[in-house]
Amino acid sequence: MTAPDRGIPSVSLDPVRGRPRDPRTDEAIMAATRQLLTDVGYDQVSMDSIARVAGVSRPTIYRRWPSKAHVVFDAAFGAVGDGGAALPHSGDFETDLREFIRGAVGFWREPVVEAATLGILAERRRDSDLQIRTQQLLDDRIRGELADLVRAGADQGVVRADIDTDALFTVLVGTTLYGALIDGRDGTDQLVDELCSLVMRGAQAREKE
Amino acid sequence: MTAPDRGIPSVSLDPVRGRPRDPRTDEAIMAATRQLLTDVGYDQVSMDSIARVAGVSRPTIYRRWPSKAHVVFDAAFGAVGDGGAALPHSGDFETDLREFIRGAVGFWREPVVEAATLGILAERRRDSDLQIRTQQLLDDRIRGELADLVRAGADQGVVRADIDTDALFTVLVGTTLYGALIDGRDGTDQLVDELCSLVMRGAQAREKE
Amino acid sequence: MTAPDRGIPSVSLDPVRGRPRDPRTDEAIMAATRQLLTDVGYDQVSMDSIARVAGVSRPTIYRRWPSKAHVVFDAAFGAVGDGGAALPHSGDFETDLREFIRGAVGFWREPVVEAATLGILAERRRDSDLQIRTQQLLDDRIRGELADLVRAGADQGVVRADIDTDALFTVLVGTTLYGALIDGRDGTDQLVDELCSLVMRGAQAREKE
Amino acid sequence: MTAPDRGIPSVSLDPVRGRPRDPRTDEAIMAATRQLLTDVGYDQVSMDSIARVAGVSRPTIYRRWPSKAHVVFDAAFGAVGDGGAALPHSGDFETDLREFIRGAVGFWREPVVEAATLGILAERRRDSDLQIRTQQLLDDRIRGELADLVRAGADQGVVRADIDTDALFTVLVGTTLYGALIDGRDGTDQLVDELCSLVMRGAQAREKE
DNA sequence: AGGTAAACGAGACGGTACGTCCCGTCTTGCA
DNA sequence: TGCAAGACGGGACGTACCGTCTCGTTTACCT
Repeated sequence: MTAPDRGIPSVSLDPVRGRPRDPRTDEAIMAATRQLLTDVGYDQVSMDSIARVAGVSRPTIYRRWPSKAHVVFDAAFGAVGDGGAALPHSGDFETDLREFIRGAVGFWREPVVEAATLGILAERRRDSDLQIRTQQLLDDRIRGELADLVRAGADQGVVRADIDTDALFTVLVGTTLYGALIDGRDGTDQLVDELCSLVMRGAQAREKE
Repeated sequence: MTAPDRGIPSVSLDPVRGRPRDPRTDEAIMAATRQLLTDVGYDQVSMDSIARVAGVSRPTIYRRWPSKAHVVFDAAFGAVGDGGAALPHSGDFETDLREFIRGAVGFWREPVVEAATLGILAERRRDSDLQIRTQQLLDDRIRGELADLVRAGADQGVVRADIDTDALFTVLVGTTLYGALIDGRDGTDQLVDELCSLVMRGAQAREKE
Repeated sequence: MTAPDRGIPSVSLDPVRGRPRDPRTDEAIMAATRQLLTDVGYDQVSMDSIARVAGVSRPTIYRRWPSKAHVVFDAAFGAVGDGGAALPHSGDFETDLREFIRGAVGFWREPVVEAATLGILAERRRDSDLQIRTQQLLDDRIRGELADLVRAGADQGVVRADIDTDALFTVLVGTTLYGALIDGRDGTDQLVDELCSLVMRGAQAREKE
Repeated sequence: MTAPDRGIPSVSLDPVRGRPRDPRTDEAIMAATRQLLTDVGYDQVSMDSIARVAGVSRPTIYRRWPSKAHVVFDAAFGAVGDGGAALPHSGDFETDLREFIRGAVGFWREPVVEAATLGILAERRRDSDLQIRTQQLLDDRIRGELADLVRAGADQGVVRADIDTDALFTVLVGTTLYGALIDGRDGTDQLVDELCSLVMRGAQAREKE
C-alpha cells in the first residue's frame, strides 16, 4: 500500500496538478504512527502526537487520511501485502497449514499490529470505508491464499472434499486473533500446534486406528 | 454482576452511614447504558449521555463505576451469568457442543453485546481491572462449562482423550467472536454447523470409509 | 460589569445550582486579556494565550463568554461604568465641556482601550450582541451625561436652545475617537482645546466684534 | 491607485522580462474583492474566496499585493482619488462645506467602503505600510482640499482667521466616519445638517442678535 | 524559430487559531 | 452521606485561513 487517499480515487484528469505531495511526508507520518503505536498504544495516539513526531502539521495529515483510524490502518497494515506474500507451499498440506497458522499468529503479534488491531476493529463499526478496507485486507490476500492451500490438499486427497474454505478461514483467523490478542494465555508454539492438530483431526475420537 | 464498586471496597466502618444509595439509580444507569449502546454504539456513548438518559448526574455514575468502560461492561455483560447458565446437557456430545456454539454465537449477537464487545476489548488493553473482569467472565463460567462437556465426552469415548480443553475453548470463542462480530458474512446457522462439523471431524480426509 | 454571560440571562429557577463559578477565574481571565491587549494587540490575542496567561482552560473561557470579542469587550470596557463616573460639573459650561472632551480622549487613549477598540468595532459588524453592548456602553452612560451638561448650559443661557444633543454627541465621540485612535497626529491637549473651541464658537467669523 | 506591488519595486533590470502580467487579472481580483466585501463583509473575505471568484490562483494575488488588507484597501479605496475629485466650489463657504460633509458621509456609506473601512483600520495597527497608505489617502487629497476651502472662506471673511484646519479636518472626518459607520443612528441628511450647523456656528448662544 | 524568464493554475505545506466535545475530578447546596 | 448541578483542567478533535513553496504549463519578448 503506497498511495494513500484510496477512498477518493482521484478523478482528476491530469496525472499531476499543483505541487506534488512529498512522499517523504507520507513515510514520516507512517513511521511516526508506527512508533507511537508500539510506544503508547492505539488510544493514546493522537493526530497531534503523530504530527509532532513526524515533524508535520496536523492539516497535512488530514490532507492524506480522513481520520486517525485510517492513518493507523495504513501504518499497521499497509505493508502487509508486500511482506507477507512469501508463503512456502511445501506441498505437504499439514506443513503448509501449520505455516499458515504460524504466519497468522506471528502477524497478530507484530508489535504494531498488536497495538492497532483492536482499536481499528472497534472504530470499524462506525466507518464503512474502514470496514471495506479491513475486509479487503483479509479477503483479497489471505482468504484466497487459504483457498489455494485447501484446493491443493483436496487434490492430494488429504483434505475432505466438502470442506468449507470460508468456515475454515473464519476458524483460523478468529482463533489466531483471539489467541494472540485477547486470550494471550498460550505461547505461540502451543497455540499453533493445538490449532493445527484440532483443525486436522478434529476433536472426535477415531472409531478405528 | 450485581455489586458494583468493586475497586473501592467501601472503607466505611458501619455498613450504613449517611444516606444509603438508591438501588434504582444503579438500574437506571444500566438501562440507560444498554439503550444507548444499541442506539448509538460504544464510542458515541458518553458519560454525559448516560447520565442524561438515566436522569442522574455524572458524579453519581462515577461513585459507582470507575470509568465508562466499566459501566458498559456491566451493562452489557453483567446479566450474563444469570441468564446464560441453562445449558441443557443432553448427554450427546455433538448435540451439546452444537448447543454450546449456538449459545456463543447468540451471545455475541445480542444487540447490547454486539455494540459493546469490541469497544471493551480495545479499552481492556489499558485497564488491568477490565482485563481481569473480562477474563473472569469467560473463564469462570464458560471455560469451566466447556471442560465439563469435554470430560463427559471423553468418558463416553467420543472425544479424544488427549484433547486440550483450553485450545478448544480458544477455537470456539475466537471463531464465534470473529464470525459474529468481525466477519459478519455467514448466517448464524451456517456458522454453527460448519464450526461444529470442523471441530468434530477436522479437515482431514479419513483414510478409510 | 461584574457578571458575564449577559447574553443568556440565566433563566434558571434556582439562584444557585451546581458548583458556583469561581469569581477569581473571571478576574484572572480579564487581567490576562488586559495584559495581552497592551502587550501584543487585539489580533495577536488568542483564546489560547488568554487561557494560558490566566492559568485557565479554553473551555472555561467559552463557558463565560461566547467569543474572543466579548472577552475583550469586557476586559477593555467592563470597568468603564464604575470608574468614569466622577465628572466634576463645575457649573461653568465650557469648563465642563472641556473636561468631558478631555475625559473622552483620555478614555480612548487608555492602553487597553486603545488596543481593543478598533478590533471590537470591526468585529461588531457581524455580532449583533456586540453591537447592542457597544451601543449601550456609549448611550447609557455618556450620552445621558452629555445631555445633562447641555441642559444645564441651556438653562444658564450659554448654550443655544436648539442644539441637537445627539449630533453634538456624535461630533464629540467621533472626533475624539478619530483623533485618538486613527489620526494620532495631535497631542491630547491640542486636540482638546481645538475641539472645545470649535464646538463652542464654530468656525464662522463673528459679524461684529 | 492603479499600480499595485508598491512594496517590491520590481528589481528587474529590464522593464519587461518574461511573460508580462495580464492587466485583466488585476481588475478581476479587484472586482471579486469588491463583490465579496459587499456580500459577506471584511472578515469573511478570504484570499481563497477572492481567488475563486476572480478565477485566479492565490499566488497570483500575492504576486501583486502583500496581504489581504492591501488587496481590500485597493479594492475599496483604490478608485477614490479619481472619482471624488470633482467638488464644485461654488464660492459660498457654507454651501461648499455642506457639500464636503455630504461627500464624506456618502463616501463612508458606499457599500464597499462601509464593508472595508473598520477592518482596514483595525489591521492598520500592525502594518506600517497600510498606515502610510491610509494616511496618504486622507491627507493628500482630502486634507488639502479642505485647506483650500478654509483659505477661501478666510479670504472672504466668513471663516475665523485663527481656525485650525487640521482640527477641523479631524472633526469632519471623525464625525462623519463615526456617524456613518459606527453610530448609524441618523439619516445622512440630518447628520450633514447638524454637523454643518455646529461647525459653522458652534454650540454657544450668541450674546447679541 | 528557439531560448529564456516570468506569469499562472493548482495544490502541498507549516503554522496558528478556532470552537466543540468528552473525560474524570471538584465544589457547592439541598435532602 | 447521597445526590443533582455544573465548574474546572486537560486534551483531542476536525476545520479554516494565512502566507510560502514547488510543480508543470503558458505566454511573451529577445536574440
